[in-house]
Amino acid sequence: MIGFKIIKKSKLSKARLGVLKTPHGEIETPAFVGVATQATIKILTTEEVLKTKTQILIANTYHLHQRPGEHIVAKSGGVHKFMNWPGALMTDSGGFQVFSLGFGSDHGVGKILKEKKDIVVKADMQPQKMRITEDGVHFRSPIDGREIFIGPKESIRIQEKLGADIIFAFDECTSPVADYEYTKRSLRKSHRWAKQCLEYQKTNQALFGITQGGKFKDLRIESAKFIGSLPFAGFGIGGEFGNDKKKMAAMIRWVVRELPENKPRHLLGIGHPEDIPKIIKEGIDTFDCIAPTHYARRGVAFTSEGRLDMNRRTFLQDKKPLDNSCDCTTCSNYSRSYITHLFKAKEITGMHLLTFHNLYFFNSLVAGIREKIKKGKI
RNA sequence: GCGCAGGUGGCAGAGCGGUCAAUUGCACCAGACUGUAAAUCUGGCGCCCCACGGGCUACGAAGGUUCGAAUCCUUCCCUGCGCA
Repeated sequence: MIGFKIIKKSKLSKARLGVLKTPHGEIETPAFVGVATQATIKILTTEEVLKTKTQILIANTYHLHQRPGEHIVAKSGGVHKFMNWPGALMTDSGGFQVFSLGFGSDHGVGKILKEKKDIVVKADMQPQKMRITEDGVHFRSPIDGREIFIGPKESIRIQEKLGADIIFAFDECTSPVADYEYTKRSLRKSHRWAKQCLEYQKTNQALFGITQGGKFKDLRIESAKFIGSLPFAGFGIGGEFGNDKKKMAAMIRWVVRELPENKPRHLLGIGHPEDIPKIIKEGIDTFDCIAPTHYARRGVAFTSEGRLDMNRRTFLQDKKPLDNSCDCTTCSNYSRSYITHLFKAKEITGMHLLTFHNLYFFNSLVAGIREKIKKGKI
């Protein structure tokens, strides 16, 4: 089980400083959660990940169920031992894949809409590659095409075998192009599944419920009230955030207000650098985002100057580190020129150096915010 | 010196009488990526302009044939291979 202690509440915002105690160590919150979907931070060894100031990782139920299978992981003694990660771990429930492999893939959209789409997901519609029923989701494996059914029970069973410290209830992340009726029906289903997850769970892992409701205020509030009233160890805030990122903070506010004060809140899948201060000010304790790792493989460095695309030829002439104000091993030892050369030459070391830096940068950014909360500046 | 093959946009390499400012790949430029099926995707890429249209200069060089040529002919220059 976990314990959560709030050390300080900001007087300027909803931000709070806390300690999340897990069987694998204490996490200072607010904290960034590194995304290790396939039980790896792509390109880094776990020993390296530890050096990026990463405190906690999130792996994925759907992916690990499909490959290598949770029994393989269980035979190694759980994900921690399997991947040699001594720190805290979460597993996502597979609920996001209902969206990302479903309507998200069908319509080419993410959980924040970037451009206007004509498509609308209406009640009773089904994604092309899966079937969502009242009991769960029939996925079609992108690896070998076989059908994989995951419902609340299956998700919990898998997550129990994986053995992370914190697990999530199975839900459906709805699409930003879903209409009110679809989102409402989906919400009710996710709520029912949430209760079932609580009933099915046998281990003493910390089970977090996930609130949904999309961009609709009444649904967001309804979901937060309902999920918040259940005996979860903590809460995830899931779902889509419409087409205007500026409204994200307000949407989080609708939800956080309804959640129990003394339990941890995890914002699922959000956290570009510009979002981080905003979500923390809304009372988010932990959050995960693929940005630092995903963008690193595209050659993008996150720095105090903003994003730098290391594929750009001009950086070949630049002998400065990625970020002058960063003391990670990448910035201490390597130049922009060298990293750009590595990307030009398609040498994986470039991705390695960027992945390391980006994670370190995100963790440092959050550490800086913790410091500001401590000093009463945020 | 003779014979054969060939010279196309930054590079590689299509095209072989009109639909070609010229397929495609690389490079280059710009953009995207937020609970990771993705080390990916999208757009641009001769010059100029009152730019979902128009003008100019282009396929080694110079001539020629033709209504019309990167595409056919002649000469020249250059490259590779073979023979001397």
